[in-house]
Amino acid sequence: MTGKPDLLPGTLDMLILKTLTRAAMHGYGIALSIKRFSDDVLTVEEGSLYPALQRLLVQGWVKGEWKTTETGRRARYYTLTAAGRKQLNVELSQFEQIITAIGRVLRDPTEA
Amino acid sequence: MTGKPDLLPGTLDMLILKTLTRAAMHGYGIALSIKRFSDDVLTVEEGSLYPALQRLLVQGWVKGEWKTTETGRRARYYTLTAAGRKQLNVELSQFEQIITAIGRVLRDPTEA
DNA sequence: TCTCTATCCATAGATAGACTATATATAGCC
DNA sequence: GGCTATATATAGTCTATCTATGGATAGAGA
Repeated sequence: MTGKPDLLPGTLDMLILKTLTRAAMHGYGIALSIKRFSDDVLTVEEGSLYPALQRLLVQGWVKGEWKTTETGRRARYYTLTAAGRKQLNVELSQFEQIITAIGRVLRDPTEA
Repeated sequence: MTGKPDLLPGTLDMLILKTLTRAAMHGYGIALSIKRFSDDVLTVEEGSLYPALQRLLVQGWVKGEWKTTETGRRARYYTLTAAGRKQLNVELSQFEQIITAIGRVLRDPTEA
């Protein structure tokens, strides 16, 4: 059962960075947020999420702090850095450009 | 220089199938068509194209015939099968669903 | 008390799909 | 004769995703 991916490969970093513009969050919260904002269409698996967060940390696009949640658990809260905000804008515009280009290929010239 | 991919991973099969709804084409022509329709934003590398066409052949979504081009070269012309047309519709609707979902995540609730 | 679900983190290994690089061959132009 | 464009194809690499697994704790319900 090699099911289809739960999201479009190449878009995860962008989704995480965007999510962190709303609020500082821990990993689990980021995954829930993406799932809910997307009406359950996009699911971020743990095996994708934590490696992605490591990448973002290494590249300096987010920073992480260990804190305690409201319910008394330990969790690592991530916040966007200035570089991360910049990177998000780069990825957003690249994404838009590619989606627009795909749209041109998919648009059937026979209609309209 | 590990540059970003020239297209969104996971969309190549869909782009090829869509391109073949316009006309039967050989591989090189498919790559040119996608490049031109996308205003040079999307580039299909040979190392991506030919393996993709093999996959599509194996799955029965396209069939191929060796013919001679107008300029006297040998080339393999691909046409969509009925199953391929069906598959294209499946991929189109999945793609639209995912893009819509990503749009919801990217949309900033503070605006509008 | 016991068990189950939800919350939280993280890594190892498999897989898929794209990439680079290379090989082959020919038509047409300068 | 050499360069570019046309045309196909494979080998090997890389990256990002997936599945599977491991750990730990809070809170609810039986």
